[in-house]
Amino acid sequence: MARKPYYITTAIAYTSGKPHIGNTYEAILADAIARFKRKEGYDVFFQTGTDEHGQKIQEKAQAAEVTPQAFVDDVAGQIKGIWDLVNTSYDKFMRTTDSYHVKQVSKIFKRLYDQGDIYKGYYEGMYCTPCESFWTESQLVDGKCPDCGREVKPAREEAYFFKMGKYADRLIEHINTHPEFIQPVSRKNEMMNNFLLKGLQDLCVSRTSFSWGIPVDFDNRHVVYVWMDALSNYITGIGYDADGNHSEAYKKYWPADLHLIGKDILRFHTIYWPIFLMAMGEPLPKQIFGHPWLLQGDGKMSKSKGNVIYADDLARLFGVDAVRYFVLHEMPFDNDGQITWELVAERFNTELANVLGNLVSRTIAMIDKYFGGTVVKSLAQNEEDPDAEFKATVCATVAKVQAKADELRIADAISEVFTLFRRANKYIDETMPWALAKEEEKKARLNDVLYNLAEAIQIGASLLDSFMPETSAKILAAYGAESRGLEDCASFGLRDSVTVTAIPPLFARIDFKTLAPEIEKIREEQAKAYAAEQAKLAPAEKPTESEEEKVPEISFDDFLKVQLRVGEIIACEPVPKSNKLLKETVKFGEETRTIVSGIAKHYSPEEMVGKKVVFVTNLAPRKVCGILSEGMIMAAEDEDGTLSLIVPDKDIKSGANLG
RNA sequence: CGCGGGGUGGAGCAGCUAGGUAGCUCGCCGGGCUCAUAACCCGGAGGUCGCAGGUUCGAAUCCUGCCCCCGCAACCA
Repeated sequence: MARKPYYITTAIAYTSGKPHIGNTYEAILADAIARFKRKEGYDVFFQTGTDEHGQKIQEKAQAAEVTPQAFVDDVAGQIKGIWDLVNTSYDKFMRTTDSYHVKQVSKIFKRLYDQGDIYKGYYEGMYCTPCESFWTESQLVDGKCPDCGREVKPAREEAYFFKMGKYADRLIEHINTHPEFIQPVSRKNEMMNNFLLKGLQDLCVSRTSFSWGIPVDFDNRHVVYVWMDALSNYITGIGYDADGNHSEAYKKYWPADLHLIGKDILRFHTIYWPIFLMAMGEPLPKQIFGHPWLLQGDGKMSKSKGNVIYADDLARLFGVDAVRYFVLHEMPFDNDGQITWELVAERFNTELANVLGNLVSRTIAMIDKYFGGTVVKSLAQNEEDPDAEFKATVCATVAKVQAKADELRIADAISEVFTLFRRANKYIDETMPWALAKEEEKKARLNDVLYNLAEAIQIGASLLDSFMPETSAKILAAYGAESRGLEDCASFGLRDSVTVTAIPPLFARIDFKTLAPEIEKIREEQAKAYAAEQAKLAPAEKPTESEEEKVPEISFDDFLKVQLRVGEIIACEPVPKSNKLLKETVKFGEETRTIVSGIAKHYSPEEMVGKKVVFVTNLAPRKVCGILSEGMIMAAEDEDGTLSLIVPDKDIKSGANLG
């Protein structure tokens, strides 16, 4: 009987920099599923890889003074290195700069153009020249640019578009008739209500503003824009051919069984991708799972603070399997999870070291001590089995693990295995082997107890091999066993005898106090590396950014154009629907004005009232969040983010001029 | 009325779709045991399940309103 194919993919990682633990989580999760499916007997193909085109990469490469290709080669290497480090068992590491992919995307684009799904059009809208932005009618505020309040004019820019609307009804139908298509289901409604039922806009699928991408073959001023390029990797990676000469692998594995992605890109995978496939005449993937995010617990992840957690640092301190265990086990199914160094250390000690590691080693120690390393299958016959409940619990674990894993609830699947280990620890207390050892006539019973423990541990370790492959292998080796297939995990007493070999602790307990300096070091180095990178980027990026507003010196007359006055804040309230804005009523002598400022994070409305602060009073009024702001408050901010208002040194009348 | 997620003992979570003893891991306190990585096992304290109404014999669970937190978006003149 041919094994059933199972094709699983991760999203491809963007090669703009080293992936943090949140990105790595996805690869580990996919790997756990892929390994488990293999264990279940599927013919698994697991693809992951990198998304390597786009403006951001072009800019970064320029800043680093290397070619974009050299840049992505380097970063793709880093990503692959981390995936390898955490033992992801991918069958293919796909890169979008791969020549086959490039060729196929180009052909796909041409074909969809030829069949009329892609058309050349214009990015039309109201254009604000200073902001270099297009706006739709609905985005305009009083017919003016919502960004700067200035006049906008109709403008157009050439681009290719995909006719999304043409396939929308078919997609809605598909989603309604395939409830498993979008997971978790809560996301399905979001996609339907927010996008599909509202009516899809045609998608812009080409760009002319940068060149690092796959050229449109019949119009090479354009490059294929991200989604058509990136999403296609799922089929080009296994040999899809736009002319129909598909590889055997493609025929076997497509449609994919599971696209595992972050919840943020669900929209692209559940709307655009299926529609592209419909246009190509290919079947749709069976399921798309948008997993939650792994968030940094102590504040926002920020490179400048050096508190980004990377898989390689974690692996160095805790070991690869501890990292896998943590991310797989600590992630809730549909809420975001969190990770901190402390939390990892705690899990490491309490679950890995105490529950699992200690169980494995205490059992080995007893078998060594009481039986010279070998116990045999029970010789007791036809008696009431005192261990029936224990054995039943152990044998029932596999079904529970499988049930959870099949729902992609990997965290719960692992918990089931650890429940088995906890049960085994309890079994030791119930049977008290050390007491049995004191009486010669209980030697047979002692043998049975230890044999049962050895069996339970082997079954547990076998069930763990998809999640913690190295640990599983170490345990099984110590018990002279191979990993068991799932069927064999449900039967107790497979082996006539078990001979154990003592091994060093699987997880040596870690004192967090000794870890703290290490973590501090990681933070410092990260912050230093970041500062160095910024210093390097700065000279390259600055000119492009500030070209328009290059005003190194101004004349005294120019300065006089700016009117600065002291204003007294007589009322202040937060701006609804905004978390950064305060609306102040300010008195300048006899005149009062309304001024909106982005300082809500630093000052409360109450403490603002009564303050006399310096304002710029002759700025063009500007609408902010629907409120007309007639001036600008003066404040200074340092690199720590501390913000301080500029207030006069002595009490002075409101309305006083500066200068 | 921008979109979405969430508020359950000190911490992190489950339970909510199909109402009926509030469960798990960690931490804390006490006890047991000594094979083991100061580990393991047992017991205990600790919760008005964000607030207020409603439906019901009965609501963490269903309905309504409100408050707060977090993402995204917007936004810092």
